[in-house]
Amino acid sequence: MTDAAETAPTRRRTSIGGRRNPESAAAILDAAAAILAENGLGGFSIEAVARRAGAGKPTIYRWWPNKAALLIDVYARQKETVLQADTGSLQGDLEDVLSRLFDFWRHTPAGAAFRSIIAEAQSDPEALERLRAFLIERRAYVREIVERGIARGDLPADADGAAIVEMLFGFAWMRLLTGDLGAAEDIPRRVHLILKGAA
Amino acid sequence: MTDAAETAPTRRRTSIGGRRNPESAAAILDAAAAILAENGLGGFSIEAVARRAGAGKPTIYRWWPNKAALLIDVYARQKETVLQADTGSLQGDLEDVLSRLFDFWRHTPAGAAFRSIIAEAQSDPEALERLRAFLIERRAYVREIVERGIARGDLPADADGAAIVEMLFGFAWMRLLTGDLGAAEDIPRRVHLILKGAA
Amino acid sequence: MTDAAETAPTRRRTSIGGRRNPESAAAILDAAAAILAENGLGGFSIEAVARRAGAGKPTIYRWWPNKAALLIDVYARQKETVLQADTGSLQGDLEDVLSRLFDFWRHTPAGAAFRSIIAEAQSDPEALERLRAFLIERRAYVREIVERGIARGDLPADADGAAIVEMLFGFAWMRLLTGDLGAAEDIPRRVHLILKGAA
Amino acid sequence: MTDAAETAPTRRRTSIGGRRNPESAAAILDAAAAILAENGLGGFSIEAVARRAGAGKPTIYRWWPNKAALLIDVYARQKETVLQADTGSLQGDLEDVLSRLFDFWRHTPAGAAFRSIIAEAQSDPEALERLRAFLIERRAYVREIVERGIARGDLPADADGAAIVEMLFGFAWMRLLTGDLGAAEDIPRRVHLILKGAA
DNA sequence: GCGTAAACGAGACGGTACGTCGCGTCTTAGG
DNA sequence: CCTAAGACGCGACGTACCGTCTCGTTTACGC
Repeated sequence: MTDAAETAPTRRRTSIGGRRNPESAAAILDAAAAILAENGLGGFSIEAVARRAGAGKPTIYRWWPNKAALLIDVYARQKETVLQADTGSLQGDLEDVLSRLFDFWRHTPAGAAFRSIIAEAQSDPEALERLRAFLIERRAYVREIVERGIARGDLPADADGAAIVEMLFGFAWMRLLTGDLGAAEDIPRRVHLILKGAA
Repeated sequence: MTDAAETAPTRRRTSIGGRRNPESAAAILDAAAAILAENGLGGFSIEAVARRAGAGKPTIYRWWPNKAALLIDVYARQKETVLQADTGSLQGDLEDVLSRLFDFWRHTPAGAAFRSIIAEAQSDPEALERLRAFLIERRAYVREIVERGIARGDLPADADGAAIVEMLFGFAWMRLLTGDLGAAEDIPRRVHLILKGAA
Repeated sequence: MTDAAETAPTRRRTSIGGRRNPESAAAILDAAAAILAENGLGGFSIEAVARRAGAGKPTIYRWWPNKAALLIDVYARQKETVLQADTGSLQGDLEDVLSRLFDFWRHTPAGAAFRSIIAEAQSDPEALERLRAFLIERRAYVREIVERGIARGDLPADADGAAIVEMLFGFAWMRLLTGDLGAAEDIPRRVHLILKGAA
Repeated sequence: MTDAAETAPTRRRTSIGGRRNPESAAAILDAAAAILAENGLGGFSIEAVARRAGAGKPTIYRWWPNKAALLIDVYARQKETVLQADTGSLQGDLEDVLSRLFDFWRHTPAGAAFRSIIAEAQSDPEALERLRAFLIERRAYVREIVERGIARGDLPADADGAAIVEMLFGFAWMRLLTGDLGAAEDIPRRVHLILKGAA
C-alpha cells in the first residue's frame, strides 16, 4: 500500500513546462488532507506530505511558504460546504451555521486542519496573522446573518452583533480544541442563551 | 527571578540523595517560563530548557514525561494569582475572574504557557487529556461562583451554569489564542450578555 | 528470573560494618562475568553490572576505578585453570599451554573478558598499562616453560625465548580477537613451526 | 590536510544535487582521521566527527552505517603506501612488508584507526565480520609474496604459507595493540624465525 | 556499650553521545 | 521554468551510561 500511488497510480508526474502543474498541487493537497485525517497534526510534516504525494519538497515550498499556508489551503479547499443558511429565524439560521460547522469539522479533514492552523499560530506570528485575517472574514459572514436577523426584527436594532458572533465562535473553538464536537445537541441552547442575552 | 541562577550560579547543583532535588525542579521551571516568555513556543524545546537551567535532559525527562507535562507545570506554578473574587454580585464576580485571568495571561509567562499547552494538545492525545482534566477543574471553580450567584438570587434556580461557564471560557480562549487579550474593556459587556441570556 | 537473586536469594545484602563486603564483591564479579558471557562487551556497562548484581554503582566504583579494572578482575578470578603443564617435551608443554588457553577462552567468560580488556586498552592508556603489566607476567610464565625446554636440551642454549613466546601469544591473540578460537587443531603445527625456527 | 577546511572554510558546503557530495565525504574522513590521530579512540565519536567536519550527523549516518564502517574507510583511505615490495629474497620482502606496515601504523592515523577497528570488532559482531573480510584480503596479499618466495626456491614447495602469514600478522597485531610499534628492529629476527621454521 | 566511621542499596544529578526525524535550502537531470 | 529526487547543514528528539553525589540504614570497632 504505497500511499503515493493512490491519486496518481499509473504514471509519474512531471513538469508540464514553465508553469505550475495543477496535478501536483492537487496531489499535495490531497496527501496533506489524508495525512491530517489519518494521523492528525502529529504525523503531519512537509516531508510526509511530499512522500505521500510523490512530490519533491521544493515543489511544496515553491507554492506554500510554510506549513501554516499549506494547512490553510487544505482547509479552504473544502469549505464550500458550510455556506448558505436561511431558515426564517435568526435562532434557526445560527443553529444551522453552527451545526454545519460542527459537522464539517467532524466529518472532513477540515477539523484536523483547523485545529492544526490554530496550533501553528501559537508559535508562528505570521500564521497568527493569517488566522486572524481568516477569522475576520468568517466572522463577517456570520455577522451578516445576525444583521439580517436584526433587520427582520429578531433582535433590537442596537444589539451587539460583534459580541454575538464572537461568543458563538468562542464556543465552537472551545469544542473543537478540546475534542468535544460530538455533543452538538446543545447548540440550540447555546444559541438561545446568546440571543436572549442580546434581546 | 531566574536572574539569581543565571548571574550567580555560585555552586553546581547536584544530587541530594536518592530523591528529587527541588532546586533542579525550580531551575527547570524557571528556565521554561523564561524561554516561553522570551521566545514563545517556537523557541521552546527540552534541549533549550535544559541548557538554560543548567540541567541534564534526562533530569527533565525523569520528572516530566513530555513537553506538555512541563508546560502544564509551568502554568500551574503561577496560578495562585487568579483565585479569589467576591464582589457581592455575580456580574462583578465574573468580571473580576475574567479580568484577573486576562491580566494573568498577559503579564506572566502563563499566557504563553497556556497557548502552548493548547497547541500541544492538538497533536498529542495525552496532552489533550491532561488539558481536558485541567479544564474541568478550572471550570468547576468558576461554576461555584455561578452557583453562589444563583443562591444569592442573581440568577433563577434553573439557570444553566455549565453553559454560562463554557461560553465565558470560550470567549477567553478565543481572545488568548488570537492574541487579543489587550481589549479587556469589553469583558463587562460579554459577561452581561451571558447573564442576561441566562436570566 | 531476577538475576540479582541468583547468588543471594533470600536476603538483601547490606553493609557488614566499615569494611568491604565480600558478598558484594562476589556478586559484582559474578554479574560482570555473566553479562560478558551472555551479551558480550556490547551489553557490558557499570550500570548493567550494578543492576544485575543488586549493587549500588558507588560500591563498584569504590573498589574498581574503571571498567578495565573490573574486567581484569573478572578475568583474573578464573585463571587458575590454565596453570600447570609438564609433558616431557617442550613441544608438548607449549601445545598444552595453548590448548588450555584456547579452551579457557572459549569455555569461560574469560575469553569475552580478555577481548574486552584488549579493546578497552585501545582507548584508555591506563588500561593499556595494566594490560602490558599483565602480559609481562603471563609471558614470564610461558618463558619459564621455554627455559625449562632449553635446559632440557629441546632447544639450543642461545634460542630466543622472548621471540618464541611473543610469536605464540601473537598467534593466540589473533585467534581470540578474530573469533577464531574454534580451529585449535593447528596449534601443534604452529608450535612446531616456531620451535623448528628456533632450533 | 584538514587545515584548509578548518582555517579557511571559505564557503559553506551544501548539497550538489541528488547525489553524494564528495567534498563532504572527504571532510568527514579528514576529520575522523584527525580526531583519531589527536585524541585516539577515546575522543572519537560521530558527534565529534560531525562537529569537526562541519557536517550534519545524518550525513555521516547516510553513508556509514556505524562507527566501524567509518573507521574502516579512514583506514582504507591511506593504505596505498603499504603495497609494493620485491627485494629479491623472501626474507627481505617480508621484512619490507612488516617495516612498511609498522611505519604506516606509527606515522599516519591508520594505526589509531586500526586499533579502533579491532577494538570495535570486540563488541560489534558486524564490525568483526568486516574486519575478518578485510583481514582475508590483506593476508592474501602477503600470501602471494610468500608463494613467490616458494616459487623462487626460498622455501620448500610444501611450506605452510597460511601459517607463516598468520604468525607474522599475529606478531604485528600484538605490537600494535600493546603500543609496541617502536621496537621495529627485531622484525628481521622474527621473520627469520618463521622462515627458518618453515624451511 | 555506645558513638562513630565506613560500607551498603538506592537513585538523582549534570553531562555526552547515541541514532532518528524533520526542517528549509540547494543542485541536479529531464520534460 | 517547472518537476521529482534527494543530499546537505542544522538542531531537537528521547534514551543509555557515564562518574559523582547524597541519602538513610546496617553493621563492627575503639574509646
